[in-house]
Amino acid sequence: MHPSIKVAIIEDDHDIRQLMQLIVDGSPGFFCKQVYEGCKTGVPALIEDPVDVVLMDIDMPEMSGIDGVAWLKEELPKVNVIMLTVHEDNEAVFDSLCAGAVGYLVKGLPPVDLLRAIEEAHQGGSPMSPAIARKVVRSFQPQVATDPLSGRETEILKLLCDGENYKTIATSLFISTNTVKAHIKNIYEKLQVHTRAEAVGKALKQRLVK
Amino acid sequence: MHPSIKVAIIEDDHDIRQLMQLIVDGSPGFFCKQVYEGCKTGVPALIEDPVDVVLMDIDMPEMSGIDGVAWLKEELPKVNVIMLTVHEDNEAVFDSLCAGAVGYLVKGLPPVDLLRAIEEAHQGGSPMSPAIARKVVRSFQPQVATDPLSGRETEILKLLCDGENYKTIATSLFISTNTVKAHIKNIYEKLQVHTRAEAVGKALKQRLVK
DNA sequence: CCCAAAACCACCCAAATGGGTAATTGCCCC
DNA sequence: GGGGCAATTACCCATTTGGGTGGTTTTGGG
Repeated sequence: MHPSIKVAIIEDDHDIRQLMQLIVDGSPGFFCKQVYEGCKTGVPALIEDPVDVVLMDIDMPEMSGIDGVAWLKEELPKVNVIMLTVHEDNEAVFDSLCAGAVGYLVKGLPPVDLLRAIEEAHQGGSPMSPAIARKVVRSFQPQVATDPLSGRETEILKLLCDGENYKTIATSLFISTNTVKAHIKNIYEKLQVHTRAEAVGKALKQRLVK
Repeated sequence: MHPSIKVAIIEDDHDIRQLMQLIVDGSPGFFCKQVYEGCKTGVPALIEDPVDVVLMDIDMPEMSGIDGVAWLKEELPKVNVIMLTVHEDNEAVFDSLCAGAVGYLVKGLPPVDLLRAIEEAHQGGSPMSPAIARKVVRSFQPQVATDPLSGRETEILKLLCDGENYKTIATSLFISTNTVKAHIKNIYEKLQVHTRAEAVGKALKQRLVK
């Protein structure tokens, strides 16, 4: 069998901390190696003595869990961090993932599910509460523009995102640069922007193109 | 109790199709309403007579599952489509999610897990095989640039992504436009680009900025 | 204490861009 | 059969941008 999964907990609430430790330590195959009440002490300690999976609370005084992950991952890129939260705040989810978390769970999960999540994270998965996963997946889907772009316009917008200019777009689409200009002008109108960079930024952020 | 979840299957392989139907139909709470061997017939039929969850094979002759989801979601934005695949191809995952799929599973899943995935999709979750979920989550994390940007440079790059120009960047950072120019020149050097649009494109695609 | 990197500033000039205006063609829908 | 829209092309002109070259000051480590 595999050796026990080494787990660490960073959580400011005393009761929750103790409860989670009990769950983890009371289960075969899991071993709660370290427990901290904040990132200030926890992160340096984990850097010294790494574990497999870290359960990190999001809302903590002093330093947020998001900053904590960023710090920790900078030193230990391979550690698997699962974020824990009470409210599924949109911003926090994406900020956490960007900072390097591999999972995101809402608190109050049944012990079995928590353990399964830890195991999944350890084996290269990304445990997420259903609603969180849906948010993440939905973020891939294109936002419908209020004033939708025509086929040609989308095509040109994609080329703009690759940094192409009037001339190269014109030759690759077999049209004149003047036509390209006209299309781009229409794109600006529809996207409500005035420069290439802004158009590209909006296009990629709103996933109008991939 | 809730009414049964209405499921449809689109899968070209006869055996797999029948097996999945058996699994779904043989389980209380699930009802395999429709079964098709391709998108050409399946999608129009589903548009006429919607279901809750669609299990869609990726690799199919005539029309791929990816094009199938795109088509289906155009008419029925609310339907939950789970993609099924044998190989966890990187491209296909993101293309599917962009096309509107809410879940992504590798084939050969134990029946219990398949059913749980269907239920999860129906209740607003996004069932994904562990490795797939990890891919998705990792896509949020910034790629380390070979030649990392300095703090000021990242700051300016972010403003470039918002479409700001020399002047507005200069005033908002309380520096001269010449300095902004100098920074941007360095950014271009490090990112190996020559224009704003290309820089913004690269920055957002590689998630150097959020 | 010194060095390298980051941050700051300036000037020149050619090329690219954005905005305005105007026109033709082909297609779909009413 | 005409009105609307996408796609196409053209021209003018002010502004912005990108590339080149040079320099100072501040700052963090070794």
